[in-house]
Amino acid sequence: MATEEQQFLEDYEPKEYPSVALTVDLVVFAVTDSVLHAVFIRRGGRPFRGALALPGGFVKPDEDALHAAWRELEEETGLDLGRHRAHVEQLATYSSPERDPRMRVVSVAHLALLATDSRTLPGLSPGSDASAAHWKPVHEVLADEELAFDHRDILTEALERLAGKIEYTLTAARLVPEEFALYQLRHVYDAVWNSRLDAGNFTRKMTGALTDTGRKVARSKGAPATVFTVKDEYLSPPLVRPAAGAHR
Amino acid sequence: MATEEQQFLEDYEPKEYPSVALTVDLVVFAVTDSVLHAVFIRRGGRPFRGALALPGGFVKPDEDALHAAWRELEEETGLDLGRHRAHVEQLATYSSPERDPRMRVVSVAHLALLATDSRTLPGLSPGSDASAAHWKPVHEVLADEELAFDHRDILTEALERLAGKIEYTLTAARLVPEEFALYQLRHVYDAVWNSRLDAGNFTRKMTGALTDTGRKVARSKGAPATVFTVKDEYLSPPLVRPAAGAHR
DNA sequence: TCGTTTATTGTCACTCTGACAATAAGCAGT
DNA sequence: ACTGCTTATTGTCAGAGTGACAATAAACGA
Repeated sequence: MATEEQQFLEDYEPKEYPSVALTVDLVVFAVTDSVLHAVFIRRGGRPFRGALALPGGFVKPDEDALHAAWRELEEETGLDLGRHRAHVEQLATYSSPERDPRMRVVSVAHLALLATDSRTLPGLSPGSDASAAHWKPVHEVLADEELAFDHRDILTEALERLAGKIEYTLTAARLVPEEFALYQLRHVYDAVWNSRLDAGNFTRKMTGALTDTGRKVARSKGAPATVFTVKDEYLSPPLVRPAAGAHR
Repeated sequence: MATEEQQFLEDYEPKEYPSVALTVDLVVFAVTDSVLHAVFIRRGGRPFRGALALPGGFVKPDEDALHAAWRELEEETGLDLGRHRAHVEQLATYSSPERDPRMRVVSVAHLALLATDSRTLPGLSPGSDASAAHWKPVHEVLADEELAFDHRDILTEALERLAGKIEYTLTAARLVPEEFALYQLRHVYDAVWNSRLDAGNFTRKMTGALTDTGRKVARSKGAPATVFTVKDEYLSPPLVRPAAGAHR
């Protein structure tokens, strides 16, 4: 039967079917000093000249969307992924026929999370494909900037997805080194939720899902913090995002 | 500038780019007698002749994926959507180059929820496009049947998405008439989670997000149940899915 | 050594939870 | 009409989890 099936496939002639160009778009997040940043590219050409856009590119014939997302992440940001902790997952697919005025382009949006030491953003190589990839604070961009195509929708959805997902998973730890102190993780939550969580309660609720390495790390001021490692993938019970305006 | 932009678009010549065929696949869920069902089509042609497949079809040049999903839902199941309460949302996009052995096909999977009276499944018109669309219990199919292409992955992801989403939203009410009794909603949770929730606790936790219509409806046996309507979109606090094996 | 800063632990009143009991309200058969 | 059965809804209760905040411990710099 296998040979019969092979014969069928060799004889198969694709019929008429509508075809589209397939791209990936990337929302690349990283956190410094409790502020959530994302990678943007200032558009040089039309349409949307001068507006900010998300990095992205075409999916090649022999790769799937996730693979294309990793490749574009490396090409457009110039990041050495052998050295950087990174996480990429699919967000959603944008397929409105009018989303690119030039032609029919369907884009699979992805969420990428880069680990930082909480102080410096991963360096974006200037010699890369992208004319001018750079980090910008997400909340400021959403408030002030014009974004090309439907990239504002994509960015908003990415932020909401991340904000929701860290409630019941340890995805926030993807934005922090493999070994980290609780204040680093808490700053990620504060950056994403735009909140100011109570340190004591955060410790109580988070430690159950973490492994204590036994080591401590000193900050410039104050008591040294314990170094942890992720133990569980899920948070149970979940952490709930405080309502809009944090208290103090 | 608008005219200049128009001129640019008129002169624009699409360059070389890889192109793919874009389809939608549908996971159509409905609940009867506390059992979760989905629509399947028995494949007549190759490849995967004889296996079960999910309904779906090509996205046309002038529509987006969500529109195509609604259209295919109507065409392949023969459902009159003017009469049926239905909800459709995007699930994820499957783009492995080998997922269809005939050619490069990228599919945007969708989750569709059809409301039922908890006793009968929506009728699938036999005169429709699909050779033999029919309802099958989801858990049985996952246990016993061969599924074409990557449709097992899609079905699994759809189930997990639904199971997770009803924890913190009232999405379960999409599988039930606009006005419903609590036992109907509870049966949806039982069907999706494969659980047997306590009726008293379910009432306590759910009523806060519902509106009491003041009316009651009698079942064949037992006390009449209050008729409710959905008030909130989100459940707070969320309902948590009991661990694997339910108690009784 | 003192004052400042920060991590971690403790406290407390309050809420929410699951398990299960009690009550109320229908139906079917006698 | 009464009995028994079934189901919806409300109640009970001990235990777990919560936010706000206080107390303790452990650095660092002057």
